Parts: sequence; C-alpha cells; structure tokens
Amino acid sequence: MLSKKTQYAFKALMYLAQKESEGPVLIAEISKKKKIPLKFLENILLELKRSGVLDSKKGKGGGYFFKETPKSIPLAKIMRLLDGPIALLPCVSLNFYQRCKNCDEKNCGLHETMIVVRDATLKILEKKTVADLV
Amino acid sequence: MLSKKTQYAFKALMYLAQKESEGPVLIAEISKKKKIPLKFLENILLELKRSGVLDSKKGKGGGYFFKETPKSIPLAKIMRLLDGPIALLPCVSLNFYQRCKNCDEKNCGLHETMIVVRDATLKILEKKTVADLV
DNA sequence: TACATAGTTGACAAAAACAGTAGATTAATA
DNA sequence: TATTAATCTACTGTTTTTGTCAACTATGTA
Repeated sequence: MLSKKTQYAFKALMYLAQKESEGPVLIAEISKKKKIPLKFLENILLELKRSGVLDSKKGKGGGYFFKETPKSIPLAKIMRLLDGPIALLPCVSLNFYQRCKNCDEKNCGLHETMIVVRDATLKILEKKTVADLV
Repeated sequence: MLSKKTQYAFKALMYLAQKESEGPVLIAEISKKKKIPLKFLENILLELKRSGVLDSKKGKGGGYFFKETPKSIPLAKIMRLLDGPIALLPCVSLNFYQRCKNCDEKNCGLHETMIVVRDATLKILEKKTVADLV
C-alpha cells in the first residue's frame, strides 16, 4: 500500500494540475480543498520541490506550481521519491537494489516471479503521468 | 515492499515445499537453513497454521507440513494473510476495500490507474503458487 | 509412567516508520 | 516597511515491524 504521504502527494498534484493555468497555488488552498493536514502537506510539497518536480514562489501571489510539465512526471517517479522502492523485494528493485543474503537469485523462484510483477507494475506506472490523473 | 514477515514466510514455504515428501520439518531446521530468527519464525508458521495453509505435529518426529498441497496456494493468499492488501490504495482493494473520503471514485484518475495496476499484479500473484517457487 | 522432544501461547520490548505539530525565519512585493 | 506566504529545524506521539522470553502443553517412546 502507498503511504498516506504518497496518497496526499497524488491528491495535491492532481489539484495543482487542474489549476495549472492559474498560476501559483497556496498550500493552504490545497490543504483545505483536498483535506490534507496543512503542515504535513508542507513537508510533502517541500520534498517535491527539492527533487525538482515542483517549484514555489514566496510572498504575495506566491504558492506552488509545476517545475516540469505534468505530462513528463510518471507516477512511478512520485512513488519512488516519497515511498521508496516499487518492487516487492529489495533483490528485485531497479532503483533500490539490495542483494538477498541467503539466496541464489538465479535459482530463486520467488525472485523470478517478483521480477514479472515488477515489470507489469512499472509498465503502467512509468507510462501514466500526473497529467493523466486529471 | 513485502514485510520481512512475508519474505520469511515465502522462504520457509519454499523450504517446506522442497522437503514435502520427507514428512514434518522442524521449525529449528527451517530457521537454521534459511537464516530466519527462530522465535519470529514460530509466529509466522503459527499464523499460517491458523489460517489452514500449514499443519503441525507435536512431539518426537513432529514438525510443520502442508495442510493443502503447495499447488493450491497462490502467492497472493500468503501475502494477504501476512501483509494485508495487495492493492496500492484502500479504495482499490478487493479484499480490504475502504472508500476514499474526499474523492469520487468514478471520476478519479488515480483510482482508475490503480485498478489497472492491481489487476496486472493479481493476474500474476493469483496464478503463481507456492509449488511454482521451488 | 517418565522423559525428552517439539510446538503453543501470550506478554513484552527495541527499533523503525509514519503522521502530524510548533514556532521561528526568510523572502517577495505592494 | 508592512504584509503575505513559503522555508526550515526540530520535535512529538503513535503504530507497525521485528524480534525475544519464559512458561506451558501435547506427543512419542523407553
């Protein structure tokens, strides 16, 4: 399951994508409209800014907006950013790989299966972007 | 990611499946061969017994063994038993469904996408069984 | 019957992750 | 310069995960 953090992030990004043409959007507005705890949302948006997905402007007329276009942000990217690996096992993760201690990957049936699951999942999550959510 | 619990469970089940013809297998043996903390493994096997996957025999010559044949145990079943939902969102889970508070499922792009992911995942995990792991 | 073997049970606890909070600070702009 | 709004650090409480302990119960065999 996705963490609340990632779930909130998706909701916020959907809202931002809807309002994209209207300039910067206030954290408080997103928080209110999407029922996301304000301070928690701050942390989330900050993380998305640090990683180059969003950008923000301070002061009057400020708020958050997309740095890259929503079309170029696959869902998988957001999930990895906030939740870490998408794969079900560390030994099967592309971006967070860790070897299995006590198992020979080449002869591990679980390993094989989890690769199939990973690929099926990524095929969808790498293709769908934030823009597809609205 | 799967929890350690589920990862250990799969390792233990793989071992049991290999030794299936040799009668009951000791917890201690599985623990040693698969490097799983003994007491943790006890809990896991007990859970699998309670839910009818495994059975055990006490006393000399005792140990754990399959109650159902490994062929009839989909990986999805084990994962749901020990980790809960397989779906990435509660509003998309077949077995642990919970409605989204603040969103109309019919018009939610995220919802749609996550259903596609869920179906792709389940297609694999419902088909592959413990017997396929060995 | 007695003993050794082996699983059962429930309570407990350390560590990590998750969810959320508080408050002071910094920056933009009118 | 006053106001608005984002930034940052640090902290807190809860839950989940991971793992441990000790006493108990059931079984097979000598």
